Amino acid sequence: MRKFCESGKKRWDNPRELLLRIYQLLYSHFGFRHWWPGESEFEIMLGAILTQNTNWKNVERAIKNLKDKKVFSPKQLMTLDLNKLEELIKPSGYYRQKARRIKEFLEFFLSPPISGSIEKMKKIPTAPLRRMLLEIKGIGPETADSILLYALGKRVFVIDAYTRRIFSRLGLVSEKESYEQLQNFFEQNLPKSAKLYNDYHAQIVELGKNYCAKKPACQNCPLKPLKRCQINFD
DNA sequence: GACCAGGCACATC
DNA sequence: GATGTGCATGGT
Repeated sequence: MRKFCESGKKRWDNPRELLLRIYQLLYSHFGFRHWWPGESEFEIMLGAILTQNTNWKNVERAIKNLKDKKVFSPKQLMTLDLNKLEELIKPSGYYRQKARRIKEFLEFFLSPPISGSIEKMKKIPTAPLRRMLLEIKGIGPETADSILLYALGKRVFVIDAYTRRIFSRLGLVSEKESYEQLQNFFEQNLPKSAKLYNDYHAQIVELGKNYCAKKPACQNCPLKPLKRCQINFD
């Protein structure tokens, strides 16, 4: 299924080596990404819902609205009128769906066993916590994993549209692999480190935004040293 | 005006 | 299991 690449005379017949080489190239180009932008764990969790299929700038506007109105705490948001919440998060798009998703998440977050405590949430083992998050309507695998990794520091690799697009263009995975298959590919071939998973995904997003949109702008792509991969760098 | 953005749920076959 | 569709704002 997978083909591995050559870079100059170096043959990357080992996915572990190649994944690290890719990270190295991205890190040298973009620098450490310091993800996730957000002042608190709760803000990161909210941002994970708001950013679904949405430009981050628009998420920032929505978060700013909530902060300006001083309704940014979990309990304030829980009691906030649904229509009012919709109005405030409007800039992030899909505002009616997202307002409901935020309410659903808050109900989970404020109820036992978490009862609004980040510390209690962190103490729940990753696998059952992930299942709990996925039971919430509006939280799918990427949102759940973003919460686990970026808000709670759990060691899970986040897959998104850029990851699928970039690594299938690299010829490393098929375009249609399931979320879990892609996640396993990274988790089984990278050193088991939450910090690495954190920055690797952030690097992928940066690469995606700048070079690997649906119409790729590959001229100065930092992965160019891997040009003997199946990437089309034209 | 078209295309895109750090997805997800649901319907239908 | 795979494929299609609605959701919606703001930037390029």
